[in-house]
Formats: sequence, structure tokens, C-alpha cells
Amino acid sequence: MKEFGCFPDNVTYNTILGFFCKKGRLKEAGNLLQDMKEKGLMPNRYTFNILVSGYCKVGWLKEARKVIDLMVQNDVLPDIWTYNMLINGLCGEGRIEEAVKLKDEMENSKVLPDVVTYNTLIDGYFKHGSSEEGFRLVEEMREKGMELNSVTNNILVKWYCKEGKMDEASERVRMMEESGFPPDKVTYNTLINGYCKAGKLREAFEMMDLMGRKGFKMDTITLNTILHTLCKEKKLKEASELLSSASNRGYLLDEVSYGTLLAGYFKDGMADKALQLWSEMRKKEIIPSIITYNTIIGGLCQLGKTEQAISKFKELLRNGLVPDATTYNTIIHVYCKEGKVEKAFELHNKMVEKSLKPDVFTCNILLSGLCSDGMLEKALKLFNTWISEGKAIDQVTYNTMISGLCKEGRLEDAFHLVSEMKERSLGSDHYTYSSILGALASAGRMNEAEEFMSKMVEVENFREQSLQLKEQNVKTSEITEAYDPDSNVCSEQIIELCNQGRYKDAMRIFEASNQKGVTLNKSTYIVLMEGLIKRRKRLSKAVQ
DNA sequence: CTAGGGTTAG
Repeated sequence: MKEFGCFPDNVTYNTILGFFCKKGRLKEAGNLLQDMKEKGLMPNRYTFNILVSGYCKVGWLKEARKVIDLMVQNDVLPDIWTYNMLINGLCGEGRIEEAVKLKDEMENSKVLPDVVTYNTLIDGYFKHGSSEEGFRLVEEMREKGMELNSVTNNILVKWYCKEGKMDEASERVRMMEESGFPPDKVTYNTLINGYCKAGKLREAFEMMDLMGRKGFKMDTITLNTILHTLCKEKKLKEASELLSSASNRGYLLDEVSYGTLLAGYFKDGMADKALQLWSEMRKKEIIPSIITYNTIIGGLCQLGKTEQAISKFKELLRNGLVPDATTYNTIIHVYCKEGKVEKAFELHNKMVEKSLKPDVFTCNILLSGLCSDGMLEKALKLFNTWISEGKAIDQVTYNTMISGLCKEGRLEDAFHLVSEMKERSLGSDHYTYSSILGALASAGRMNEAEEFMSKMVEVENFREQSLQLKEQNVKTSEITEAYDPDSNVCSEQIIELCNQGRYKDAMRIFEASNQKGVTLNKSTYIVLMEGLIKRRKRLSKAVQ
């Protein structure tokens, strides 16, 4: 009896443990493990592996390694699952080199890498920008006589989609049809998402049709893809209708479905709808993941409801969820916005304490916080430390520093960063332009402003950018941007003056708005810059 | 108990 009672208990525990780990609810997982030990049940290979997977999922790799040590102590050797999960964890952190090293280590031990190992690494390389290495591993698989399975192919399809190479993606799918691994549900969902992201909605719907004809029923992920696309197109009403009709027609909705619409509402300034949806979701007992919590916290922060945001943060901790980098970044951001830079840094330290690595976002937020709080020197120091430590920085990092320097009138330093940016092949954009332009205008150096513009335009693909922004502007202008009246009035005036060819006057308004610290619409900068270029051409013609 | 599709932040 005892023996019989014991065995199913262990399995039961493992199953529930797996459920909690999958959902990122580590606190509950920990409690359960404790409970298990108290009942005198020994963790087995499954138990250990479940824990490794749980820790890897939330990025606690050190803890995952500790579990592995514990395994060895208990005479349970790590198996192919353990290795693959750890490799996946490393890839998720962008630590591909270490992951590959682990694969080599496996080869030396008796656990040989399998197709899962390769797929994990290939996807890791694709996700972190080294597609050549990814393809090299595909070659290595072939050399070893390993067959590419549908997961491998789906990884490739996804990569082509991400690169916007939809023709090559379809070609890959055609190859799959001839192989032993025909396209599956994931393949179709990947393609549908690819077409949606590329703005080719007609093709996306054709693909949904094809998916159905191939006998695959639309699932939650297909629905969520469409929901996301509708939200992106600002068709919130349609999205909301889809959500309720899908639910009525028996489709399963999950926390991602709700999270998607929630984010859509917040982005579109419909905060009350968002909050309403949140309580609707809670009523349906759909448990939000860390990402959904991030959405609501971000939304509340945007509304200036910091207290409520913090209370949601505490709530997620109580629910046993593990905050991720985004969670910390969001709260660090709101502290910076409120001028509580010290509190922001405290949280940054907490982040490090929890072995979460501050990323580009964290850096950018802190830099902008320091700059707008009049601590430019500190910002510069942080910026330089970040660079000397070889950490990743991006366009936004440079733009933040350039803007900070420009606001203090340190134009020469700003110019220096603009060229440094180019050296790192990070392109300038309208943020860069507007900072420099604004500083030059404030200093009354109009001629240089124009000169700077035409110089930039020669190098960057400015025209394309401006076309893109104009397109975006058509969409956003359909919805009233009511949140900043100052910004709208100034923007309209500037655009109107530019249309009349009165660029000098436009610059004057620009200068004034700049001094007041008013942020203009993206498109205003573009219109103004184009105007300045036209004027410059006109002047140079006149001289000739 | 591991790999591939959908959600978040500057």
C-alpha cells in the first residue's frame, strides 16, 4: 500500500510543480517542493529537471546551476534534458558563446547533442543577430546526418519573416511540403504573423484560409496575432468585438489575448477601457503573467498613477511571479519621470541583486533621468562606464546623451557624439536631428542648422524615413492627440508656416517651443527639416 | 521535464 501510495504522489507533485514552473510562479513551486520534502518524498530526475527549467525560464541561471550541483550530489547525473534546458536559458540571456561551449562539453561527455540542442542554438543565434552562425549550425547538423525537423524549419521560416523576406519564407514552406516534415500549425501561424507585421493583411488572410483548408483549425495564437494586428492599426473596436465573439464561438482566450487588447487600449489612451478589461480578465480567473503585469504597470505609470502601479508590483510579488527586466525598467522609468532619481538607482541595484542584468533600456532610462534632473555630468560618467564595460548601447542611448548635451548648450560635445554614433554604424534619426537643430536654433545659429541638416540628409536615408513618418502621421492624425495641447498647437503652426514657405518663421516657433520644453510631433521635425532643405536649395539657386 | 508560432518596457 505504502509503495503504491508513494509513487503516484511523486508524479502528482512533479506535474503540479511543472505547471507552476511553466507559469513562472516560482513561489508556489518552492512551497510545493517544501511540502514534498516534508512528506518524505525524494525528488527524482524529473523533479530536478522541472526546477532547472523553471529557473531557466525566469533567467535565474545561477539557481539552475545550483539545482544541477544538487543533482550530482544526489547521484542523479544531468541528462540531455538538463543540458538542453540550460542551453536554452543561456540563449535566452544572449549568452550564446557559453551555450555553444556547453554543447562542446556535452560532446566530450556521454550526453550527445540532439536535434533539440541544435534547434535551440540555431534559434539563439538568429535571435541575437548572428544568422551566419545559425546557418553554420544548420550545415553542421546536415554533416552529422541529423535531419532538420519541423521545428528547425519553423525557426528558419520565422527568421525569414523577421527579415521581411517573405518570398524566401514561402520557399522554405514549399520545401517543407516535399520533406518528411510538412508545414504544421506553427508554420502557418508564423507566416500569418510575418504577413501581418509586413502590413500585408490580404496575404495574412489568404494564409489563414490555406491553414483551414490544410485541416488546421485556427487557435488561440492565430487569434492573438490578429488581435495584435488590429490593435496596432488602432482598430480597438474591432479587436474588442473579435475578443468577445471568439469567446462566444468557443475559442479559448488566454491571458495573452487579454494582455494584447489591454496594451492596445493603453496605447490609444483608453485607460478606463483597459482597467475595465483587467477586472473582466480577473473575474474570468485568467491569471496574468509577468508580461501582462508589465502592461498594466506601464499603463498605470503613464497615467501618473504611480501608487497604483507600485501596488500592482507588490501584487505580482505576492502572487509568486518573478519580476523581469521590463518590470524593473518600467518602475525605474516612472521614478525618473517623477524626478526621484535616487529611488530609481535603488531599484537598479535591486535589479542587480536579483541577478537581473540591467540592459540597454535600463541604461537609457537612467541616462535620461539624470539628464532631465540636471545631472549631466553624472550621466556622462555613467555613459562612459557603460561603454568602457563594452555593454550594448543603441541609437536611443546616443540620442539621450546628445539631447542632454544640447539642452546645456554643449553643442561641440554633441557633434562629437553624432560622429561617434556614425562610427558605430548607428543611424541618426529625427530625435538626433531635432536635438541638434533645437540647440542651433536656440543659439541663433540658423545657417549652421541648415548646413547640418543638408549634411545629414546626404548620409542618411532621410527621405525614406520621412515618408514612413508621414504615413504614420496620417494614421495617428485620424485620432486626436489630445494629451498635449501645446504640442499640437506648435506643431500645426510650424507645419502651416512650412507649407507657406515661411521657413524662417517656422524656425522661430520651433525655437520658442524648444525653449518651453514642448515636445513636438515626430512629423513636425520632418516637415521642418524638409522645409529647411528646400529653402537651402532655393537660396543656392538664387546665388547661382 | 527540453527546442519553433502570439503579448510588455525607452
